[in-house]
Amino acid sequence: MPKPATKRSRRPALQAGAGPRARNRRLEKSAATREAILAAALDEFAARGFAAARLDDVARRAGVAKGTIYVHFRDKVTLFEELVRSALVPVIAAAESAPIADMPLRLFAERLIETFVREIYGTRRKDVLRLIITEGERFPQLAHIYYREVIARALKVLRAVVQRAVARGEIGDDALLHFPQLLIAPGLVGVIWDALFARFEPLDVAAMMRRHLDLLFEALERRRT
Amino acid sequence: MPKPATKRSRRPALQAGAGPRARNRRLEKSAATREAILAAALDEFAARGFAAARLDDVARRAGVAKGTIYVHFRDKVTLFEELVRSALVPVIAAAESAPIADMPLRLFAERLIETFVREIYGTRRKDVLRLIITEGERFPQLAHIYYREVIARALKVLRAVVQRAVARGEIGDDALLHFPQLLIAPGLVGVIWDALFARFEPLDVAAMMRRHLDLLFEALERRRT
Amino acid sequence: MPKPATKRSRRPALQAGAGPRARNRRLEKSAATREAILAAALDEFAARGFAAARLDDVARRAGVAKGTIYVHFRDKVTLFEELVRSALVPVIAAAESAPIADMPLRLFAERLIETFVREIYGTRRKDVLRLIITEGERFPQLAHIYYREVIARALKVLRAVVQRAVARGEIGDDALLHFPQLLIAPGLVGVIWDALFARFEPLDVAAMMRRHLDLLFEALERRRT
Amino acid sequence: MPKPATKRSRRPALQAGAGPRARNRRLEKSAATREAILAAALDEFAARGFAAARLDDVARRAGVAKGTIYVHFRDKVTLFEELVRSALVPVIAAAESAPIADMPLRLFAERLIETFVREIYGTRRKDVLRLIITEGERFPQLAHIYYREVIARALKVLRAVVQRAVARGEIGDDALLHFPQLLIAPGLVGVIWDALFARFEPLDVAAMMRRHLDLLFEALERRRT
DNA sequence: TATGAATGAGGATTCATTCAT
DNA sequence: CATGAATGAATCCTCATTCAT
Repeated sequence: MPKPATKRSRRPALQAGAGPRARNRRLEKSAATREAILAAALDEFAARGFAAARLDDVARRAGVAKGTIYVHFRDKVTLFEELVRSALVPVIAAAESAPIADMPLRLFAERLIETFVREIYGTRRKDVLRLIITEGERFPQLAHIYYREVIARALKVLRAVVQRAVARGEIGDDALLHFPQLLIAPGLVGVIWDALFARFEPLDVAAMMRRHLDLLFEALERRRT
Repeated sequence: MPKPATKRSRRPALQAGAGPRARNRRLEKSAATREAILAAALDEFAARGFAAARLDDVARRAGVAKGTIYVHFRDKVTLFEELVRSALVPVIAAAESAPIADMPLRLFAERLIETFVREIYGTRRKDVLRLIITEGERFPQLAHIYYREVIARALKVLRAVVQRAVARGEIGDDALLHFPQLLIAPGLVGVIWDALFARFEPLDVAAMMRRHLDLLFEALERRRT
Repeated sequence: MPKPATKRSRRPALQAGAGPRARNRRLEKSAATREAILAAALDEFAARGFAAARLDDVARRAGVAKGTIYVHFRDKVTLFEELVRSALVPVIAAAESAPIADMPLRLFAERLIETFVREIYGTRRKDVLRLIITEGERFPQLAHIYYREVIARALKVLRAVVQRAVARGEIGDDALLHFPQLLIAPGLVGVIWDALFARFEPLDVAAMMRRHLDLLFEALERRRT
Repeated sequence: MPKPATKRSRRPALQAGAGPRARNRRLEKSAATREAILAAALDEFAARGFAAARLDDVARRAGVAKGTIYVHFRDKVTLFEELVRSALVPVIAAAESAPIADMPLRLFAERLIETFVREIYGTRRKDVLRLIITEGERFPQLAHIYYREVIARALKVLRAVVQRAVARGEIGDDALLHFPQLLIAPGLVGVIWDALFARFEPLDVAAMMRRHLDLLFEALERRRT
């Protein structure tokens, strides 16, 4: 029996003659383990921050032994980076596949906010976002990836849409061209508020974002001509 | 836990040796040491985050021995809390002494932003603010204090001013009444941006805040009638 | 707090890799490590006292790394308590299985003293006894356990035997009923003497205990009528 | 003004011209401080043991500053030794001045026990005794002093009295000649019992000692002829 | 792949001791 | 003599990482 390149040998006799079906099941289980670890890691990192999170707790939460983490990830930093990266992939993919919005800016912005609320604010991706905010400074490479893959692209698309909207006379101000961040600012503030002050004073983040959008476009549209 | 840093309670009865002059000098030096430690701690905590900061480095940066930190602060957590608290004191005091702004909302808002840029964004208090954002979740008590002493008060004053402005007919919308956070949202985003993405794409935060204010009031004022 | 030393709770579901044979060997080795640590701890604690003993030395003496101690014991206190407890177990078991002595008091007492000399005074359990004497005050829980599991039981049996001896007319005095401690008092004094003064003046503790027993029963038996 | 040998100079002008009366008062106060420190040290050492006692607590309890301890005692060890030594002095003095007991052994023994109960068991010297028991092993020099100054002398006197009693025919056994420790054994056990088990089961130590003495002499006297 | 005991560098904290005032 | 801030060596304890099974 030729040794496969990956050292998946040294296995008890029980599974020695396992066919492709069995190998497949093994791969699936392995992938599931990886996912379990990532999910557990998100919980722990989000709750304690990168430095204070303990891989021991991650393992316990994932239902695996500590050593198993190292079967799937080189080290703690890699686990963290993979975690953020894996949460980014679908976002990027979605953005990629989204039609390069040939719609009025106002509609585009509304969709953007809706998507933010539904896909990020309302999911565990919110925790990932908060992790980027709180840990990004200590992980320059991560911040870079996040900037390049998400921020920069988003800003680029946004600026294009804004520019076209200006050209079309939809709006009469280029503020969003220079500061597209203004569009999402209330969303970020909402994420932070929830983490720190929600228990003292709740905040309807979605409503705030919508209200903000209303005012913003009131001004932008008024400045036409 | 408020505990004073230096446990100077239950002072022994007789104070032989060392006149009041000398005692004074000692107190001054002690206070200076305390300040040096706080300054060094801000640097280290801001650079590495609470968990990853090493008191050893704080001590070295402050030019004192490791043990000296414990003469002034019970432990790492207390040092961190005192740090934030001491940075808050002047802010609170300033707010306290500020005239309960009997000025047009627009002017008030402009002053607010100016003050934010000058007194926080342009100083080391920016680091404290970032620390609150990044570590606040792990220090609920600190978040509470910050909320109670700064956020809640600021929101209260802001809402009062907004209400009056509405009554006076300065503006025609109560968005800021429900979401006063909208006013400084760009400032917070700016602080975060600087920490994470400034090196990839600089952001003129002050300009962004002003632009945001312009648009905001454009809309608010338009809705008057 | 009883807590098992090895935190083997909530064991992950799948036990792939390593058959039961290997797992067994691992458990054995782990138990051996634990025993080595306990033995080393007894040496160090006995030699220096609890507070002054260094876990570093315990580890070195046990031939393990510092951290290994914490794999088996929560902390220094727990290590100490487990140490005493583990030394107590065989004593309690022995007492448990011993026939509720249906023999003359005199014989019973002689056996008791013999056992004390052979099983405690002549072994490392002597060190444990001394540790209880010297540290018991600082470990109230430990003192309680020791009282409940050893002292109280021993006194109870002793009193029962004495009572029966009085009823049978073997002895004519109930001193041992009120002060059964008198029986082993010389043994305790011997343990202390050895630790403090043996090098200035040796003491034949076994002989002293026997002599004491002789005198005691001389008096007790004389008072029969 | 000639500098005195002891560097008591460097004193504020206030007391510069102080006469002998003032100097006397100063000396008294100094002695009082020393006593206060010793008393506080006894409390702390007795409560926590030598190693775990903190000079900070001693100072606080004595109502002086930490540094003051070092004005009166070279270091922690010295403080401890002085403490035990100072508690020993009156005992030795008393023994010294006591008439070399020309009285019947029985009476002598009764006086001895009475004295033990009154002067040691009933006072803070009990704590000193316990400290010797618990810490003696770690302070060989102290154990030596204690042996030489107290134990050896006491045993010597005791043996002399016993020998004479045998010669006079008061008793018919030389057990106490070889094991004079038997006389005091219940007292030591009582001291230990109180520290460890009194709260679970009180023990009338004085009664136990008396009862023990009764039995002992019952046997010793019976063996006459 | 999975396990978990073992490792040991790293870091927080304590506390006896010093010393300038 | 008295003070108490400052010191830093000493120790406990944590936890990412390794590795034999």
